[in-house]
Amino acid sequence: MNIGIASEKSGLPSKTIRYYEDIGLLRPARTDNGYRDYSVADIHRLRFLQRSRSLGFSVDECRQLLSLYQDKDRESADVKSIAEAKLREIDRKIAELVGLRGLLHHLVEHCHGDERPDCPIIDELAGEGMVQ
Amino acid sequence: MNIGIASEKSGLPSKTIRYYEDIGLLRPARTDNGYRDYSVADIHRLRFLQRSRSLGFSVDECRQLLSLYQDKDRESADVKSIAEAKLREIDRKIAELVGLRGLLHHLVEHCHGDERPDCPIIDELAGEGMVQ
DNA sequence: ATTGACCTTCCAGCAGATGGAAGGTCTATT
DNA sequence: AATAGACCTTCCATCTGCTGGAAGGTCAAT
Repeated sequence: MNIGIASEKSGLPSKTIRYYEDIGLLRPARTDNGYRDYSVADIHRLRFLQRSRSLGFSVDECRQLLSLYQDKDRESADVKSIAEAKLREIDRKIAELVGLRGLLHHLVEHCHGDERPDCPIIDELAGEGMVQ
Repeated sequence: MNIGIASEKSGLPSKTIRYYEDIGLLRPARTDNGYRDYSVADIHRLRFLQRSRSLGFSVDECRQLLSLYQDKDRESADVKSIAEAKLREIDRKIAELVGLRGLLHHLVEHCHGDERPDCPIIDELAGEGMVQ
């Protein structure tokens, strides 16, 4: 599968896919003419990368997540503990997004105009815990 | 409130806070000695920025979100439509995180070792829709 | 065999920070 | 009053994560 198709299927620009290869995230096969040749498994990895990058994980975190995804020896304790840390991080991100959603929704639906600076619901949501 | 305290309360490094000022996201007061002086409202903005950046929104998107948060004229149709677009984007991000969470959870809890390449649940989750 | 849409590598530049140097300020202790 | 240490300031260099463009090879169709 050529890089253009891989790009379409993964949602990542070709440039970015090549870059990910440069930094060692992915190692596609090559055809005789030198073109990169992506397998279906490669596409899964690319989609996986696309998703985790767009959700605010750094490239290095994505490398970890990807290795969890690919690791044959997922039994080992340290791999599990990395995975569990990532799960907690994902849970935190989900909670933050839900909070942000609530804030924005509230802004659109219920608050308008000058009441904003004093609106207790917004204060709470913006704070997400206590600011002093 | 000095920048060090603002950094603690917002979860953003001082360097980043100054950078956000450079690019015009924030305009704190200054005390007589030239030190930046952050109000409680500034801290809310910084936390807001910290959250939205960490969730994969670009600085420009954060600028939009922040202006929604601050906009006194939230009644206007175009502001509402921006906000609604952002809401849809947040919903999409939540769905992706939930999917990613399910994938990772499944990997840790149920899959181990060689079955991975053929596990249909993982295939489905990694695909999130169809890969041809 | 030429056109156009692909692909390749390489190198430059932008976005979003991040680190360090050089120096001023504040508070406390000597 | 002076010295120390922890703050703060600006400025400039560097890093990450792409992104664009040039220069050139490949492929399928006309």
